[in-house]
Amino acid sequence: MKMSTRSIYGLRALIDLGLHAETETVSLQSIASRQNISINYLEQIMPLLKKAGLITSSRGAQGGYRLGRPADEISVGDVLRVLEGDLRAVRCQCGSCDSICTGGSEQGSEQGSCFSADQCVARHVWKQINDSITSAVDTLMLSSLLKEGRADCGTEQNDH
Amino acid sequence: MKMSTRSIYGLRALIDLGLHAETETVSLQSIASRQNISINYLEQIMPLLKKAGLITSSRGAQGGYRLGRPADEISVGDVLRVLEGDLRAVRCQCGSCDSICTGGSEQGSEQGSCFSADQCVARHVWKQINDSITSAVDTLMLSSLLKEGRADCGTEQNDH
DNA sequence: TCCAATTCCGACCATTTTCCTCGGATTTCA
DNA sequence: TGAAATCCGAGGAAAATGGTCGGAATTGGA
Repeated sequence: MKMSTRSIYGLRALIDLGLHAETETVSLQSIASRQNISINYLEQIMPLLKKAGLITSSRGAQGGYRLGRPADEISVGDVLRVLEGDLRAVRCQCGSCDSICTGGSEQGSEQGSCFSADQCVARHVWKQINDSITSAVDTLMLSSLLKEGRADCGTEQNDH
Repeated sequence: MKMSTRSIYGLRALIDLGLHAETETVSLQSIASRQNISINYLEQIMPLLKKAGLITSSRGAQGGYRLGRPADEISVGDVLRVLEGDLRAVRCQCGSCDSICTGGSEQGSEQGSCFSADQCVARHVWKQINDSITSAVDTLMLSSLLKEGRADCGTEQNDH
């Protein structure tokens, strides 16, 4: 029940891009040093964000990354779903089998173990937890984080 | 960002206790078979719940477990905090160091890496996620799960 | 008094996931 | 052409996960 550092780094990188890549592309190098993240590791994270369309890249000298679309069209949920995978803390709503259930009215059709009274009770719990996480991350936009960032910490700007 | 099976099993065991241990104690054996959980593994989970006071036990023949206090005084959060540890998905609110921050106004006093503008922005995200999880699990009581369980699935009662 | 049922305890272990590192290939601008 | 970048895949150490196992301690009942 812990967020992976991959997600943490990824979101920080995206915030970094939003703050620094308005006019020109930003290199992995500079993100990594500003954010104090291993370049090698970040090099592994960025392609995921790219494949999801959250960032774009240009190769070669003077290359780097930029946001793939406006910051107010990127939710924290978008980012975390790419890096963290499925955001549901408990995958199967019935809490017993590993299959991906829709949480609808049917009770696990393939696993006999899904039929116990106690197990179908637990579903309500997992659904509430999943829903609360989802709504939290989906309503929070990158743009509002950037705004907060500029307001709160505008004083200290290391490099350009 | 996944709930461990330990937590899932533990909550199911507690629900089982609530439903079946009203008059007498319930053995590990019977919980495990009803819930379709490995006895050996459950044997490792129950002591944690006991140490936290959520259940009581009696050893020897005819021994077993019961709830440690009324079901309406046990929240899902109580259970998960015992089995899952700290429920905050991201431990340090500044998202960069591993120390346990309070999320207050001070910025990581020991780690220089906590001072970057971008990092203090990310704190808002983690706090929102953490808070939404916390409020979800802390307002949900075991008693209401039991009530739902008896209403929804009252028809199928395997053994006494 | 002894047996069976039960919790308690600690050691062990296989698999998976996490968090990286490394070397090189490829692209591009100056 | 060469330096600065991204891209790509392999590998690997450490931790977490999800168990198993054997036996000790306790207790009620025959």
